Amino acid sequence: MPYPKGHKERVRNSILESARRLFNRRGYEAVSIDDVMENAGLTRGGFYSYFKSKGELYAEAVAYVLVSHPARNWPGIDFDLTSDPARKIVNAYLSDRHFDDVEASCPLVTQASDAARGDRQVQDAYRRVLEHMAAVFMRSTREREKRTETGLAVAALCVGGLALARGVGDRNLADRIRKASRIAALELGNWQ
Amino acid sequence: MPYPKGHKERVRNSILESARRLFNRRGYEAVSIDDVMENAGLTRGGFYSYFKSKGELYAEAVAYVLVSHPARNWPGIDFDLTSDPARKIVNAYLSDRHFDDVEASCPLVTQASDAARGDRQVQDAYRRVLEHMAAVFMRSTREREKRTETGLAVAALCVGGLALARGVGDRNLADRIRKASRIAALELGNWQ
DNA sequence: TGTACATCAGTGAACGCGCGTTCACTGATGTAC
DNA sequence: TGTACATCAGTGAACGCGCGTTCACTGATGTAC
Repeated sequence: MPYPKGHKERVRNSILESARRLFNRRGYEAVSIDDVMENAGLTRGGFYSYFKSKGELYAEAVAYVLVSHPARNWPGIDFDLTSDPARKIVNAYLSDRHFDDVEASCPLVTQASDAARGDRQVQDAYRRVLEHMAAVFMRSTREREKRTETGLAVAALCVGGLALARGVGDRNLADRIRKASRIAALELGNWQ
Repeated sequence: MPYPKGHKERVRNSILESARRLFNRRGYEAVSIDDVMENAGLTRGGFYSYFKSKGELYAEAVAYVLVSHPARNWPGIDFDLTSDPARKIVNAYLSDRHFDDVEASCPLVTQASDAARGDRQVQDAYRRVLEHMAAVFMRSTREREKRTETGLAVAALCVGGLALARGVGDRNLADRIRKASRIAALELGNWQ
């Protein structure tokens, strides 16, 4: 065992973190394995002793947000979530900070189109991230029989609002989209 | 003038239609100019007498949904929109038909990630499509001072709902997302 | 009405380049003595 | 404590391939006579 225990896992995680950021910024097709490895401080040849293919790396990178920074999955949320979590997450999700920090963004926004075109592996990862997010909203919904509905709709509103804001290329309109989405999301969940 | 008048414009439109469908299905990077031209019944060499670059084609293809099928921009809406347009559009947008027909899909969903990463040209096109959609919702909102807010939030909910549904790769969950988004959108606009 | 011709839409080979993936090799490391 | 060695993480050249773009050419067309 010529290398310290845990070495392989640490390097693997640094590749995933590098991939997560690059895929967020440029999307699946525009990121090369060279880019990912160089960004992680390695060279391309080593890649295939960590992952079977680029597709497998992509799926793991999408889900990596769930295991990498549990306390700050989204920029702006590194504070206490024990009280009022839904309201705080809606606000943070549609905040300036999350809007601007694309590399650290929630993959539900940045990878929406690529996930829709992806294989089972990516879509499973994508679904797990959504379920994680929607579950918070569901738990914060008072009316029992509307929990699933509200959780999914609020998630759709947050993801759609940020996606549209990032796409229109007009800061003023982007801010109005985010503000409108935030207000509507809090209204839907009764979290004003 | 060795070719019939209007010939160039007809061919140009057929290239745009071909591009629109391919970009919807595979995204910007995964579609080649060869693919677009072959799909339009031409060969690659001719491309540059119609468009300056792949980027320009992409921007025009995103906006092309506004000029190509004015009466049926989205699958499911080839019916009368003079009464109750907002409710009909929300229902059609989140319908099975729109969910399944990715090639004819609204580009706000399929191109969300690529538009966010695109240049000014694409983002302008993306913004124009959004404004077109949001305007319908705004006009259908009774309370004057909430028009902009409601229009943008409902658009975000429709786009986000369909994007998430397409990404999770689980038909059952996808249907629940669309249903929850539809109900919430109609509630937000008071169009039940 | 019929033909010769100028036009230009469309062709397809070619360019330099970067991709995903493979593989024989190197050299830093922990372990055995 | 010090050294020889087996291991295996990481290297970088090489593979076949398809990309966006350019360009000299072809041949179908409307027009002039």
